Order: sequence, then C-alpha cells, then structure tokens
Amino acid sequence: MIELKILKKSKRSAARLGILKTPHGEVETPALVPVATRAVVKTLTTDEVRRAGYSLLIANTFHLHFRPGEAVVKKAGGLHKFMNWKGGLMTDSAGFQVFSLGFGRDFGTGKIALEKSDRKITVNEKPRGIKIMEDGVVFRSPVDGREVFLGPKESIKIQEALGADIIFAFDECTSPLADYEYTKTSLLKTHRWAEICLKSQKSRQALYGIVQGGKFKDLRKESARRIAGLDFPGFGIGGEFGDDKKKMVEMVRWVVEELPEKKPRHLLGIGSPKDIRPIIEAGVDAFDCTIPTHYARHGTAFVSSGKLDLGKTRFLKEQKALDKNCRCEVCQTYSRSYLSHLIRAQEITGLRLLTFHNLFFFNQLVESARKDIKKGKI
RNA sequence: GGGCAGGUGGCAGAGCGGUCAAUUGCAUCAGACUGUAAAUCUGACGCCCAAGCGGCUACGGGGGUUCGAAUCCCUCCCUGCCCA
Repeated sequence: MIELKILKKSKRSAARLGILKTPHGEVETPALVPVATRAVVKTLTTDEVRRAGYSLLIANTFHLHFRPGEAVVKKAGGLHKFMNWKGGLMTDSAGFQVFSLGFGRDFGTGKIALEKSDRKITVNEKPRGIKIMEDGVVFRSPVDGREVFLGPKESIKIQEALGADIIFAFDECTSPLADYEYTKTSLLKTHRWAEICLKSQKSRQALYGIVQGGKFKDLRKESARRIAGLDFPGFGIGGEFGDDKKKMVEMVRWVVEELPEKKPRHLLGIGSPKDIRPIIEAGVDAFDCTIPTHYARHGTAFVSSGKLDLGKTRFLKEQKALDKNCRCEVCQTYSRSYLSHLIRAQEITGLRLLTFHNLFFFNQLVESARKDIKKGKI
C-alpha cells in the first residue's frame, strides 16, 4: 500500500509538501509523473528517466491490454520488472480512452477546450468510435481493430495483472463540450463504476477513486464527496478543465476542499509549465502530463523563456544551450544548432535528447515549487 | 559525326489538345498538441490583389497549327545513354 506523509502545509495556499511512500520507494510531492503509456517513457531508458529526476511513472491499462497483453507482463514478473523500473508505478484505468477515442476524437477536443464552442454534447448523444454502456465500454483495438469490452471489473483485473503500485478506478472522462445533463448522467455511471472497482479488487495495490463532474461546481463537489466517502486510499481528479487556466484551478479547488487531507490527490493529465504552480497551490500532490515527452517528439524544447521549436531553421545558427540555466546533460553538452539539426534531420537521438531535457526541465520547475513551499513562499 | 531518350514550378517527378497556375513527394513557411490515436496532425506555398469560379506571367528559346497548346508541327539550344 501507500502512505502520504505530509511534511508541511502552506499557510498561503492549499499547497503541501510531502513524501508519498510506495512499495517501490518514496516520492517527493508535489510530483510530476511522466507518462509511460506502453511501459516506456517514449525514447528513454528507465535509467535516463531516473536521471531526469523522477521516481514515479504512470503506464496505461488500455494500451498494455492490447499490446503486449497483461498476461505477458504478468509472466515477465509484473510491470516493474518487465520495464526495468525500480521506482513507483501507476496505471491509468483506460477511462481516459473512453473520452479520447470517443467524443475527444469525434470533435477533436482535449481535456481543455481551447476555443469556446457552442457545440454541446447532450445526454443521449453517443460517440462514434466507441460504445458506452451501463457496465462498461466497447472499444476497437488500436492494434488489430477487433472489438473489446472493458468495464470497471475488467480494468481492475488487468491492472492487478500489470501490478503497478497505484491503480485507478475506471471512469468516464467527460468532454469540455458535455452539457450539464450529460455530465450528471455520466457521473452516476462513474460513481457506480467506482464502487464496482472497489468491490472487485483483490490485490493490495492502492486504488485511487476518480472525481469527475466537468465544469459544474455542484457536480464536482458532489462527485468529490461521493468518491471521498468510499474507501479509497487516494484520489484522482479527472475530466475536463473548462476553457481557461483560472477556471481549471478553481475547479481543482472545489474538489480538493471536499477531499480528506491525509490522502494523496492526483490531478490527471495536467501539467504544462504554466499549470504547475497554480495546481500545486490548489493542493494537488501529484499530476501526470504528456506535454514534456510529447512535445519533445514534435521538436519542441521547453525553456525558462517559453518553448523553442527546434524545427525552425533559425536555431541552426545558435551555438548556445537550450537554456543557459538548465543543469541537464543535454544543456551541458549540446548546442541549439546541433539539436535543431537532429530534429530537422529526423534523427531519433534528437527526440531522445529533447525528451530528456524537457523532463529534466519540468522536474526543475516542480522542485523549485517544492522548495518554495518549504520556504513558505507558496 | 550517327541513333535513341529527354528538357515541367526550389528539387524530384506526373500530366501528353480544353475542366492546368498544373497530381504527388521532398524542401520551405505558419499553426496545433494537457490521465499519448501522436518521432503526429493541419494549413500555405508563381506574381499581383478591391481576395474573386479575379488579373498577369508561366511547362528550355523562337516560330507555327488550332476557337483553344505543357500537350501537335518546324527550328534552334541544352542534357543523358548507345554506336562511330
């Protein structure tokens, strides 16, 4: 099991400094959790991920179920051994794919609505790519196209076979376009699924319940109270987060206020550099995000001044490091010019170096936030 | 010197009488990306512009046939391969 030891609570905000103890080591919180969807932080070895400053990763149940299949992972001795990761591990429940491959794909939206849209998803509306049913969801395998049913029971069973330290309840992550009725109805399902997850769990893994409720305050509050009322050792805060940053933080606050203080809170899928401080101030202990790794593979390096698109020809002329204040191996070793060349030439090492830098850079941001909690600045 | 094959937008390479300012790929430029569908995707890409089924200049140069030519004919220039 896990335990969150709270070292310090901020007087200025809901932020707290802590240590999350897992069966595979301790994690300083607040913590960013790199995403290892298919049992790998894309392009890096686990040793490199560790060197970038991380001790907790999140893998994905949906993707690992289809390839290689949880039986393969189990036979290999579990996810830790399979991927050679000695730190803490989480697995996402596949709930996000209900959204991502459903309405998310239909409307091209993510968890945050980047443009205000009048399009609303109403209560009886159905996504095209998947079928959402009372006790689960029918998907098509991204590997071979065959139809597969996944629900709370199936998700827990798979996650038990995978063997991460922390697992998540199977939920429906609603779209920013979902209206009140849709969200409310979906919430009933997510709550019912949460209970099924708890009941069907046989392992001693830490099962986090997930709070949903979209952008609606009463639904978020209700969801937080319902989920907090169940016997979960930790909580995920999921779903969509409105259409601007202020709203997002406000929504996290609504939820955090309803959650028990002693248990860890994990914000699912949020973590752009600009989000990091605000969500920590809102009381989040951990959060995972694909941004550092994903953007790296699209040629973007994050630096103190913002982000650099190394694919642009102008960087070929710059001999300096990505970020002069970054202490990472990449910034100590390579120039923007060289990295730009690698990215432009589509050399895979370029993707590796940017991934490493971005992860290291993000960790520096989180680390400085932790220091500021300690100093009483946050 | 003879024979054959070619010369198309920054490059490669389609088109072979009208719907061609010209398929496609690359390059270039711009944009997107938050529990990974993602080493991905979108858009622009001759010039002008009051932006439109708009004007202008364009498929090696010149000339011709035709209502109409990148596409057919003549000629010149150039390139590759083969034979002397």
